[in-house]
Amino acid sequence: MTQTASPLPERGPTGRRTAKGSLAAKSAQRVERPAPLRQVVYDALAELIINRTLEPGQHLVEADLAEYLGVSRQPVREALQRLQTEGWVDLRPAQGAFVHMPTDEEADQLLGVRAVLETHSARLAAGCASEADVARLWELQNAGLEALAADDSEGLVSANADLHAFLTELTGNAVLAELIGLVDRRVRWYYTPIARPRGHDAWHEHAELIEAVAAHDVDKAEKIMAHHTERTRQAFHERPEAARE
Amino acid sequence: MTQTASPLPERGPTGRRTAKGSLAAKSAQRVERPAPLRQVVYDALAELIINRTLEPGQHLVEADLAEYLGVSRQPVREALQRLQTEGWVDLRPAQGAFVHMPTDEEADQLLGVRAVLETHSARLAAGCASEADVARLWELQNAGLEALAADDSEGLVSANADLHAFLTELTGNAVLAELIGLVDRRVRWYYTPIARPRGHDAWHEHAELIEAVAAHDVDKAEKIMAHHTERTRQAFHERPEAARE
DNA sequence: AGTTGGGATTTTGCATACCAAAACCTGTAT
DNA sequence: ATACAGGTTTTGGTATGCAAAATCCCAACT
Repeated sequence: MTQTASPLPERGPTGRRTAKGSLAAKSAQRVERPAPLRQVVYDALAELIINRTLEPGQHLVEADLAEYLGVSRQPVREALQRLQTEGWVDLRPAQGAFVHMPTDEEADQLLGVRAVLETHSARLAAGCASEADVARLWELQNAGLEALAADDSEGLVSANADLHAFLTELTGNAVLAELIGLVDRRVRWYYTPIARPRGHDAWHEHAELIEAVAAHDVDKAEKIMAHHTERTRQAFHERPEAARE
Repeated sequence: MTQTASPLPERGPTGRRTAKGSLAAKSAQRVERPAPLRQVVYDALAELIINRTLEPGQHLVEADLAEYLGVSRQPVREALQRLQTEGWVDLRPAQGAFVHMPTDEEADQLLGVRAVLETHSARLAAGCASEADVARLWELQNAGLEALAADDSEGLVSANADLHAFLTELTGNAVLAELIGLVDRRVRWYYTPIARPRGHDAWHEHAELIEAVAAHDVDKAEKIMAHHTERTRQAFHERPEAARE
């Protein structure tokens, strides 16, 4: 494992490596790119898993997925790799991919981590939110209330996700935002089936939170979010008899 | 994107899917498995990146890596995919993989997230550490002190990692442990070049932390870890003129 | 009945070959 | 210098082949 001296093949004089070429670091990709196929496959599979078309525990056969999606095995494999690192499927060596089976214990652990990250996120956001940001938060809050009034379960979940996501962006901490995004998506997968019971309370807590953010009261924002996520966790444990399926 | 009815190809009568087959859920893999090649490649590349054989910004050509490692392009591609999701390389569409270039801002964000996660980890660990666990912590602590006395920089870093890793295992929260593992590894990558200055202080703080854990004083453990990680963060900002390279 | 054992069949994991499109490099003409 | 044109490299994806491993099925045996 300990590699010896021999460096990478230095290739001919027309080599293209320019390790220290100073590139315009800030300008990212502006032009529209036609989305790599593996990304499309990843999105498709994630969607199929989240909406339970692919059931937990199901064996995902590469060839079948490839045929179903009309692509070759390679992009499917790459998508499965990524789905594994993000916890959606389990890749058992020499056996292939299986849709991850959420356990109660794991759900609780995810909710615990989520609580910590979101709580910190709320504190940071409260510390640096502009007036425009607060206005946007109220917009998202209203969208959620409308979904609540219309009993639009799916809209409620996505409105909730949007609000939390925007809050994490406010922190200006991209690493934190990415991590929360990962954890939240999985929490939603576990939690969606029982999201209905909690609703009024949750959105009332959101309102309090936004007020604290608007007032730049970091301690209060942190405390409210801690309560908010902790109650969500309790709601998960006190859920009705929907333990199975 | 909204898929229609047509399910996965149901395949012939010899199909193998048994979604609800009751399997002995608890027994995991016991036998030794010969490590998938993509995993070996992943480890090799991660090591090459961490020890700076592959410099930040360097263009990683699949064919070169494949030749260098003596494998085909396929496992290399899969390894690169995973390296991307974990932040070691950037995969620019149609251009390939480049070793990620750490920025000061990103390092700070990582240290911030790490502080939050480790702090929570310390609290949980203090709440549920057995006497045997505490004894093991002291072992690891002593290993670190020896490395410190011997001025063994590499040993110091790995001893530090071992101690923190064991603490996260104690929490019993696998999700938290995994996340901390990810973040810590990257922090170490950024931080290693300047790890020396801080040393005595850090290991003194470790001792205090272990005492708090042994006494099951969760608040104290949390507080100490918060200080510990925050000081590490400051040490990063107040680092000497090693800002470049 | 219940278990054991031996193929037959699938599926993965990896290698190889091939190709279009995109990006890059370079040299030349402006 | 700038812009253009052409050649080269590299990616991203397809197709194919194949050994090893895992699974399944069915028949023989306690």
